[in-house]
Amino acid sequence: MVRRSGEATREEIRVAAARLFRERGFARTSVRDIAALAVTNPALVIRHFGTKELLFLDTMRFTIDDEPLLDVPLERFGERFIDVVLSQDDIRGVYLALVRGSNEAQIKVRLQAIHERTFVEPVRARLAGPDADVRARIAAAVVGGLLYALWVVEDEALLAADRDELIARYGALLQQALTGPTSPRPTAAPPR
Amino acid sequence: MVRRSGEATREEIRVAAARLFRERGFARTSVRDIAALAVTNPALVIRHFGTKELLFLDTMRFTIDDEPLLDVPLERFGERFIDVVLSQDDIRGVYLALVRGSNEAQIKVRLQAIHERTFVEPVRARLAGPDADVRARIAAAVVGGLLYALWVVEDEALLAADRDELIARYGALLQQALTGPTSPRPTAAPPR
DNA sequence: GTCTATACCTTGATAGAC
DNA sequence: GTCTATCAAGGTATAGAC
Repeated sequence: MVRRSGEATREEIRVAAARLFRERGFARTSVRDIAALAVTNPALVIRHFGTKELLFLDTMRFTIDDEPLLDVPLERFGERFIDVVLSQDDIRGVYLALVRGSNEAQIKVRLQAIHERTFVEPVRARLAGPDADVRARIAAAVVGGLLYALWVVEDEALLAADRDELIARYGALLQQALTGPTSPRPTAAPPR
Repeated sequence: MVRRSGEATREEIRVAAARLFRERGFARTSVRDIAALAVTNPALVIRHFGTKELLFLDTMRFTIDDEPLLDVPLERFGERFIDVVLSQDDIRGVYLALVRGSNEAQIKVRLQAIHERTFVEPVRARLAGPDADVRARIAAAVVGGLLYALWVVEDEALLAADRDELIARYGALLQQALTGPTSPRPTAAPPR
């Protein structure tokens, strides 16, 4: 077998791990599988990354391209945000692996960090007022709900739904969380 | 050690398994742990239930008490539904274990079934019109988002938030999904 | 400094004695 | 119906070859 530099081997392990973790998740991916795909052996995987969990954390990252969020007016932020989240293909595998792996303490911490940075912060940055933080967190929960329904549960009817209609409907809901009233009856006169 | 009847042993294994799976999840609970807690041995656990996964499926069930949903007027259904879901303590452990275990094919099927029966169906039963199904599924996603944020991610600010305020805010949002308009600007005149 | 061979321990599952 | 012994797979560690 060809001798590679340490860095090259490390990288091949990383690539193999990233692929398998995304496709099969943490639990169903063995260190031996990763080693085989990287054409090396399990011991080396551990030697380079310490533990399977650390390797997982090293490879399961993503950042959304939030540029499309900056130029949109606040009234259309909801729809745009849903559009952005659903458009970035690489999110799905990582998100799924993180959610399903969140039994492990460190993976849960990573999920929290990504939730905060990807879903809470971009929203809160656009809001003001005393309830900006709560609104942003509720909005993040709503966004998480869509990913949960589509990717974790795999609600077949939602997956089959027209993409634009889904974005419009769910975007409107998210918009409500951002800029809508708090009371349940927005069009009625406030009580008393 | 005292000899028990087969049925009694089965039941003790079930109780031990239910507790450990709820507390630690599927991956972090070993058949040996379950056997130890049930004061028996691993072989018997497998003999009685086939595999660890089948034992998991046997014990991880829940049904919500949907009686409080039946007498509430549709305009208040959103808030009431959130209230009910957050009030039933036994949901949390099972829901979490199912989500995190959904890497396993059969566990995912169970999660889908529970999602459908617990979150989609009660909502759809109260709606009419051509978009009743989509609305119900989107509403279920919204509800799932709250459980996800609270229990999977454990958003600390949301967990610390005033329970009634959270129910009011999130309930209003859910209500929007049920009976609100589809367009993003509910208070404005419809375009053209 | 890189890598291979090997072995250790835990875990899910099975076989066979009682 | 119950238990002991055992296996195979998987995560991890280490010794030593190159």
